[in-house]
Amino acid sequence: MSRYNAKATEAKWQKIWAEGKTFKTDSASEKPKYYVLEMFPYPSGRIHVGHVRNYTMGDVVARYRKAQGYEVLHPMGWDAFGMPAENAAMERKVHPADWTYDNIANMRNQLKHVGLSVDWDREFATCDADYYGKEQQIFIDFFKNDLVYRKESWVNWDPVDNTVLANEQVIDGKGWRSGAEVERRKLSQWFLKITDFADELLEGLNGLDRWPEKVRLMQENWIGRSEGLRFDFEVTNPSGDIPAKIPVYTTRPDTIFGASFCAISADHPIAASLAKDNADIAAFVEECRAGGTTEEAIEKAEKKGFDTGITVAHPFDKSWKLPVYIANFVLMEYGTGAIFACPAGDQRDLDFARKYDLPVLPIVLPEGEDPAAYTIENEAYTGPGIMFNSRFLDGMDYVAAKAAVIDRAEAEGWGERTVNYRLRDWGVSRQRYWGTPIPFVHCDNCGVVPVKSEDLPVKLPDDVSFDKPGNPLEHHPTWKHTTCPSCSKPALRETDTMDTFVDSSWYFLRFCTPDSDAPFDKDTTDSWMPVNQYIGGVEHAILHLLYARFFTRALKKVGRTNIEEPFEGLFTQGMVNHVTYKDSEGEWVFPEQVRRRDDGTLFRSDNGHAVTEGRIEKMSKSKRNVVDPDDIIDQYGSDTARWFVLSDSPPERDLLWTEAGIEGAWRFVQRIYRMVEEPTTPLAANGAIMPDGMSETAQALRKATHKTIMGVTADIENLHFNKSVARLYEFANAITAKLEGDGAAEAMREAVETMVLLVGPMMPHLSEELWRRLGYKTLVANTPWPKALEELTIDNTVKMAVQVNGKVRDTIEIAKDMAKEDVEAFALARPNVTKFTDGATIRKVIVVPGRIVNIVAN
RNA sequence: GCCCCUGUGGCGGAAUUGGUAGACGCGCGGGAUUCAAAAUCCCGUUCCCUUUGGGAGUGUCGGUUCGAUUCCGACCGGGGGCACCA
Repeated sequence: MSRYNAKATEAKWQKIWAEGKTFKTDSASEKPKYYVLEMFPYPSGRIHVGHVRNYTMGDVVARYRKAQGYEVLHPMGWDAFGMPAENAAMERKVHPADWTYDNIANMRNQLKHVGLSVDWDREFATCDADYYGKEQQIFIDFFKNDLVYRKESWVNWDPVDNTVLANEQVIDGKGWRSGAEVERRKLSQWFLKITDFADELLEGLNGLDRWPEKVRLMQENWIGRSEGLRFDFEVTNPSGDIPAKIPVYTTRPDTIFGASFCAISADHPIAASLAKDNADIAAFVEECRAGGTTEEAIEKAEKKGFDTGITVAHPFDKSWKLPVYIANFVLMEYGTGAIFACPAGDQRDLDFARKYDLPVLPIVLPEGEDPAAYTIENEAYTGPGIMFNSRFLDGMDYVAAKAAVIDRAEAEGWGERTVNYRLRDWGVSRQRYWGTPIPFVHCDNCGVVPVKSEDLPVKLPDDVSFDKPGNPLEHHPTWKHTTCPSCSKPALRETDTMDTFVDSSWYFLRFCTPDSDAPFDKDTTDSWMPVNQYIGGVEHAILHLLYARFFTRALKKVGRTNIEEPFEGLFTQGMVNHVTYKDSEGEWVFPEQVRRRDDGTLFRSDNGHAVTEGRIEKMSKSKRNVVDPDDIIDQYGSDTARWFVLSDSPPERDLLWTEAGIEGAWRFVQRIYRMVEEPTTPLAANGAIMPDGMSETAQALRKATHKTIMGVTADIENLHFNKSVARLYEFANAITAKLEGDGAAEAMREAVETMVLLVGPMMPHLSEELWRRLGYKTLVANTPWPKALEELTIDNTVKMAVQVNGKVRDTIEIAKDMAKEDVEAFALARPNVTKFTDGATIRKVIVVPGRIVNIVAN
C-alpha cells in the first residue's frame, strides 16, 4: 500500500507557489476584489496551534474566493511593538529590535510551512520605521484636525519601575512586574478624541450585519449611551472658591422629588479646593484615591462620604436644601462628576443614605402597592411604576414623569436633555521605549509643536539602556534634545510612545498599498476596503475592533479615505484547548512527555512519575498543555493539522486538541491519497465524457458528487468548516462504496476530481499533488471552483415518515410529485399504520409534501 | 449586581422556515486480512424492556401545536462581557 509523504510533498508545493508568485495580488486586476484578513500576530517567538486555526480559516476563505474568480488580497504582517520585547531586553540583555526581528524570522518560517496563500510581498512589521513613520504622519493629521489633545489625567504609576501601567497590568492593586503597590498620579498624557465619534460608532453597529451579534452588543455596552437630564444645583452658601452652581447629570429625572443629597467625586474641583484648607477633607480625598483599583475592592468597598457643609437648593423648591457630600462612589470621569442622589431609586444612594442617616422618600410606586403602606427598606426600587410623593408629577407614569421634568427644566432654563457616554477618550501615551514615538516637540516659546512631515519618521534610537527603571527614551543622553520645528531654538522631544493598539488600528489599510509613500494610497485602498472577511480572537471584540473602527472614521474625516467601516464581515474563532497533565509531584507535564501503560495508567517518559489527567483548559505555557505546531507538521504535515483544526468543532467554539483527533485527520489524508493512487474502481481517462447510459450505482455517485459540491460550497460560504468536513467524509464513503456497470470509471473520475478540488482550500498541498497525479499540469490554486449540475441532484422520489399521533410508525418512498390525497391514501393503507389505526376513528390527516404524514386517530 | 450566550449518546458535534433526533468524526465492541504486528476493510454502537416488536429520550418543569432540539414562560447548570457609569 502506498503512503503519502506529506513532508516532502508539502515542501515541494510551497516552493512552487512561492517561485511562481501564485498568490501575488494585483490591485489593477479587472476581477472583483475580495479582501481576507486574519488578525496579525504578535511576534512572541513561536506560533501556537491557535494561530494555525486562525490562519487556516482565513486561508480556506482566501483560496475558496480565488477559485470563485476573485482577485484576493490575503496579506500577513506583524504587530511588533510592545512590552514583551522590553522585558526580554531587561531579562536577557538583548535589544528589543533584535529580539523582535529574530522572532519574526522564526515565525515567518513556521507560517510558511503551514502553506498559506499569502502575498508575502506585502509583509511588514509595525516596528519598521517605514510603518511607524506613516503612523506618525497620521497622528499629526489627527492633531491638525482636533482629534488629538493633551490632558492631565490620572494614571496607574508603578513607583519601582517608574512607569505608567495599563489597567490590565495592575493585578490586585500591584504592578504586574514589580509587585509594588500602584499609585495614582496625574500626568500630562496624549489623547485621541474617540468620544467625538461615540454616536457614529454606535450607529454604525447597525449596519454590521456580518458581525457576531455578541461583539456588536459588547461594543454597544462599551460605548454605553444613556439619555438624561443635566442640570445645575444652586449653591445656597457659596464662599471663597466654592462656585455658585454644581452641575449634575441624571438618567432618572423622574425621581427628583426623592432627592436627599448631592454627592461629588473626590476628584471634583470643589473637593480639591476644600481639601486645600481642610486637612480632614484632604485625608478623605486621599483615602478615596488609594482604594478601589481592583474589582473585588470595589465590590466590597463601603459607601463613604464627607459632609462638606455646602448646601444646594432643590431645583423645584428653593427652600428645600440638600447637603453636599464628597462620596467615594462618584466618578469624576463620568457625567459631571457630581450627582443628585435619590436613595429610594438607587442602591448606592440608599446604602449611603442609611449610613449617614439621610432621608429616604419613596417616589415610584410599583404596581399593586398601597401608597400609604409602601416603604423602602434596604433595597432600592428601580423598576416601573406610578409617581407619588412627587408634587406635580403625582399620578404620572415614571416614563412620562422623566419627560415632564426635562421639559420643565428646559423651559425654566436650569437644565437640558443630555446624552452621555461611558466611552472615554483614548489615552495613547506610554512611557516606554518599544513603541511609535509621538512626533512632537516641546518648545519653551512655541509650546507643543508637531514634527515637520519631511522629518518623519522620528526614529527610535538604537543605543538604549534598560538598566535603569523608567523610560529609556527619557534617559537617553541625546535623543530628546532637538530643535523646535517652528522657531528652531533648542527644544525637547516628546518621549512618550504610542499605545500599541494604535499600530493595529490601520495596518489593514497599509496592506492595500504597502509601498506607498503616504500612509496608504487612497484610491487603491478604497478599492479594496472594507475587509470582506476579518477573522480573529474574540478577546479583541472591544478594544482593537473599536479603535480600528474609530481610526477608519477619523481617517475619513481628515480626507485620507472614503471608507467608514473597516470590516464588513467579522468572524471570531474559538480557542484551542487541551487536557492538562500533572505528575505525582504536582508538576505540570507536557503532553508529549505522557506515556500510557497497557493497563491504561499514565506516566512521565523522562522520570517515570505517575501522571494524572486534569481539566481541559485553554492551551497555555504555564500549564504546559501545549502542542507545538512544528512537531505536528513535521510528523503529519500541515494538511493534516489544517484538516483537524477545521474538523468537528464549529469554528466559533473552542476546539479540543487530541492526539486521536489528529490521527483521524491523518487517516483521512491517506484515504484521499489512495482514492487517486489505488482507486477501488479504475478511473476513466483524463477528460473522458460521461456515457449516455449509466448504471444505477454510477448515477448515485454522480448525484453524491454534485450534492457535495452544493453542500460544501454553501458551508464554506457560511464559514461552517466543520460541516463541510463532515460532508467530505460522507462523500469519501460514497466514493469507496461499490461501483459497477456502465459509466463507473467516468463517474469515479468525476467524483475523485471533485474531491481533490473541494479539499483544496483546506488541504492545499495534497490537493495540488493529486491534481498533478490525475494528469493536470495546472495548479489547483488557479483552477475554478467546481460547479454543481443541479439537475443531477434532484430526487424523483422522496422518503416520507408516517406518524400516527405524532409517533413514527412507517416510512414510505413515493414519487416526488404525488398528489396529497394519493399520499394520504397510500399512507393509510400501510400495514404498519393500520396496525395502530384499526379500531380508532381517524380525526385528521396532515400531509406536508416531501416531509411527513401525520395521522391523528383515537 | 447588570447584559449576553449556551445545555443533544462515552466524547466533539449534525438536524432548511417547527416535520423520521443522533449525520460525520473520535472512542469502544466484534469480524476479515496477516506467521504476527502495523496499516487497511467490513459490521455494530442513545438508553430501557424478553425477542419479532415496543417504550423512553435533546438540562428540569410547564405551555402553544396534528407535531417542539427548534417557539413561549419559570427554574437549574456551564461560559463570556461590563462593573460604584448616576
